[in-house]
Amino acid sequence: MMNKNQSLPWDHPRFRSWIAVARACQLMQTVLTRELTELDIKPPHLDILINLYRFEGISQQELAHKLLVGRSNMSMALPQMEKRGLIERRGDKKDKRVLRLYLTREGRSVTERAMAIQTALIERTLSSEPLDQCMAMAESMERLIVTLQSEVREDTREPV
Amino acid sequence: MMNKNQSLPWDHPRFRSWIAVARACQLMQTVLTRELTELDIKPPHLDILINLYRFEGISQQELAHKLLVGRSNMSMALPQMEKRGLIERRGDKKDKRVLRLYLTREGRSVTERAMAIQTALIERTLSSEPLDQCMAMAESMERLIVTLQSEVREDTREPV
DNA sequence: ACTTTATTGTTCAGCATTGAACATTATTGG
DNA sequence: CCAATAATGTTCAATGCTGAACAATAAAGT
Repeated sequence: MMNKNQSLPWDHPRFRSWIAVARACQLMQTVLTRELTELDIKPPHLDILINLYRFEGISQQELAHKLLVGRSNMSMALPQMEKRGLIERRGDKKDKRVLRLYLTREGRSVTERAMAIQTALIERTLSSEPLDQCMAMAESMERLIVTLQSEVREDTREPV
Repeated sequence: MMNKNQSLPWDHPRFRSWIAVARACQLMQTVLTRELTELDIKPPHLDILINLYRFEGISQQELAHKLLVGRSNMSMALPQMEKRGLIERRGDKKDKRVLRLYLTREGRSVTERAMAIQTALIERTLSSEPLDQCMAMAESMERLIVTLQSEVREDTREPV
């Protein structure tokens, strides 16, 4: 049995840091969920909308990859959003397998309001952290993302 | 309609930082899930086990609160873990409503191995970040957690 | 040309999580 | 002491996500 006075995870600074990061994410998600209820969308939908806003005409596969979710997830979520009139799916002209995704006018409007809510929430709750600290954190996280993505690819051998 | 060349969320440093944090969390979760398969547990179970390891005799309610999940979640998950022989639930002697939670010998062993896996993963992927940067990040996140928790409480008026 | 392999999206069963309604037990206020 | 209120845990229907199996289409190998 592990010696309790030695090598407990929460004595490791990086472990403690990461636990804090994870909890903060969870809470942020909770609060964001509440603030988005007035637009009747949830964080996963917002993630989709933001990516369609940035990358118009993206395919379902590419979108799933950006969101780090499975293709089946998109196959379930996107038809709902299409029925709500937020997005549109049109078949690619050259490749009949792929569906390309576009925001409707309504979807664009909802996206902009939702992004405003999310931005306000983040600015509000992170405003007490100095900007350079935020930037340093962003850089750390981006390096971490690269590291982790290479690990994920190792196992799954999926294309990026 | 929002002016595209002004106030796009991803031009805000804090927004970009936070998006990176969220993506990193998601990826870390994915990788951790894979590395825990050899112990046949998933991250939510590990969260539970770690808290029982630290806070022996905690009640279901208190555990749910620490994990930021609903009580019903615990009511579903804990009986499974009890059947697997990882934990034990005993009624409190003074208050017949509450169930207090304990690790079994097996559960303690699994927890220690799982914590070793998680710690190794975090140390490995964060090792390139300087320690003081990690500490600074932890402090930022802990402040953020406090801020967000107060927002959550405002709405729900749940006890802490 | 045509067979094989790969890619894209869909469907489905399984699991996790949630919130609301509920039963049981404690506490509070008269 | 008794009624009203609160707290704890359970159940259930609804939702979201996953991985595997599948159909349609495209690309590669022969």
